[in-house]
Amino acid sequence: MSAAQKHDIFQAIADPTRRKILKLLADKKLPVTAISRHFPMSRTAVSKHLRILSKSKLVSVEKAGREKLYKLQPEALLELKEWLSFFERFWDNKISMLKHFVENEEIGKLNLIMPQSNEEPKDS
Amino acid sequence: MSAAQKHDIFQAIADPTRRKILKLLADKKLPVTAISRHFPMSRTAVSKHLRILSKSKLVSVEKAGREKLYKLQPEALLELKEWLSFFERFWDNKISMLKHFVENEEIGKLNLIMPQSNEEPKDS
DNA sequence: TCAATACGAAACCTTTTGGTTACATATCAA
DNA sequence: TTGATATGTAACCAAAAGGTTTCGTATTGA
Repeated sequence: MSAAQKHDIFQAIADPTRRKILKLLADKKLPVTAISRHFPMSRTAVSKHLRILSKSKLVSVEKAGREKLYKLQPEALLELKEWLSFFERFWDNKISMLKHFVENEEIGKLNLIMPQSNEEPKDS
Repeated sequence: MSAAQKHDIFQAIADPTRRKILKLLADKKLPVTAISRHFPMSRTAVSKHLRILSKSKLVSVEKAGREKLYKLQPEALLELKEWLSFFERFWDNKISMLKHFVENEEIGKLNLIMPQSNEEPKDS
């Protein structure tokens, strides 16, 4: 990974352990030790995964005495949602395709055939 | 990566080169050589990326003479969309949260307060 | 006060990843 | 037929990823 793309959300969710951690944190805030009980690896390893999730803003930390509570920050997943939305027009339907072009001001790329149009469409 | 999770879509889209390839293929089918012109790496390297995308069903191949046309298979992204939908209820609104619980038959987990209810809600 | 608990950092190791070059094969086109 | 084009495979390599153990430091609470 290059320096520019460190803390990349796509890279962060690539690991199955990290995805499972995110699901665990969906229910409630948890300290590292509690999280690591769900995995066949050391607490230190889980701690490293949490650091990666923190860097990509997928979780936040909150100190509570000697514990550190990790909390899901689902807003970070919006980047993923937006990336996905680019491709949605390819599997959804014409409405969502139109939505895509409107939202991205790419109407010009559409070969629109309006009822009142006098233009000859190139292609049907 | 373990054998069980080879060809994982999350791993496939983790690499920025592969994500860019997917965007390129959104417009049209392309042969390897044409794709590799967009990247500062060898054709062979791009070919390897395409093999990974193929394994996770994100692209398909179609032989055309001596060329091999790579084509986007956006349906494979549905797995990602579904994974994301699990978290949507955390950032959207109450409607989408309700939608989530209904779709997953988890109504019982909700602390519903209906107008006609005689039950004392635990928490407001 | 002081042992137990919670945690992160450092050093280290092995496997995977992402790239390279060299080579073999298939198809095209003159 | 034969040189040019399109591609994949193999062998190789450096760096990154994901794990371990060891150690230091805060905080708790008896």
